[in-house]
Amino acid sequence: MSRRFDPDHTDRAILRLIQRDAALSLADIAKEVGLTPTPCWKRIRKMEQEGVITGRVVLLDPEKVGLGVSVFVAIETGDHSAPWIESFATTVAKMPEIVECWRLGGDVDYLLRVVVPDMQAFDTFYRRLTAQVPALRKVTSRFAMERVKSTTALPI
Amino acid sequence: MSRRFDPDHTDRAILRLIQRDAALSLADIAKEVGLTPTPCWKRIRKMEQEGVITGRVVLLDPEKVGLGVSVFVAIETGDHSAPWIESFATTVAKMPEIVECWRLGGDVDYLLRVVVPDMQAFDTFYRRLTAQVPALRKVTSRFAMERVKSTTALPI
DNA sequence: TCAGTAGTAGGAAAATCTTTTGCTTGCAAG
DNA sequence: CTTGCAAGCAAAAGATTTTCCTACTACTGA
Repeated sequence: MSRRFDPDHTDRAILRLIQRDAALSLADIAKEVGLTPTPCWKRIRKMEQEGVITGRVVLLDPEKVGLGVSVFVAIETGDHSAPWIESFATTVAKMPEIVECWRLGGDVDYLLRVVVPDMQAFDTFYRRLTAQVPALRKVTSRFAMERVKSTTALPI
Repeated sequence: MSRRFDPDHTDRAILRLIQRDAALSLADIAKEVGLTPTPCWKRIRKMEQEGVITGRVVLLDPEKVGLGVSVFVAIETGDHSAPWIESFATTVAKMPEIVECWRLGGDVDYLLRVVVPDMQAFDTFYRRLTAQVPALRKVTSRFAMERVKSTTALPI
């Protein structure tokens, strides 16, 4: 598997477009970047094969589906062993409410974002999490009041 | 604009599928949820019109495009006035490196995730941010060591 | 009670549009 | 030159979208 991919100006233009709207037709993308559909399609396929493009998804409005509460959970663990780290990752993978989980450097070991319908559901989640994960030293939950910005588009 | 949408079992099944892979054809989605393409398409179109589905996007591998560094920036502000909040939101919207920005309740006022190529680029960003935003009381940057989990799929 | 009817959801087939393939051309590096 | 990309064109393959129709449910007013 190749470590890097160096997109040229046209590749970048394509990526910038479809990162924002993947419903655009090849004809539209091609027109925008100054190509015809075929070479444009070949570039996209290549970037899919190389793993630059990891997927196509639809995004939902969390409010509209009753999942308007996001909570950030900062975790400090008392156990930094490889087995603990591995089992924590497995637990995280299995909990669909956890939409993001980052291992950080510094005082906080992990930062999670948890998506739930309401505070009560968060409490239920919280109990489940703390019951399942051993050796938690400190867990700090912060509720999101407002999603000021949230994009999947990387600054390419 | 309707505040909520209550998806039935079939709607949810469709959403679960296309939240993970929006490249599936209608025929495949329909087969999976036990419908034919037409009613399936009508449901998807309705959810798009109602704003449940906010968009279709392509996801990129940050490493592959040289944007492998994510930094979480926790901000405490000294100014909680409406004009400050508004101008901060405008600044955030204009900086493409900031991919997420949440206003929180509690000790930390804002939490950002910033995506950059390397530490040096983060430093450049950091200087720009602190120069542009007034009244910052405390800014704490935490570097992500590992993306344990990151999904756009809501737990529906 | 019981037609009549409006609203909702599903389906088949046709029309339209997009994607994909195969082939050709042009250009630049060796 | 000639070899190797990258682009383009045109046609085939495939997907989406539309149209039209049926079944079912719930409500309406003799």
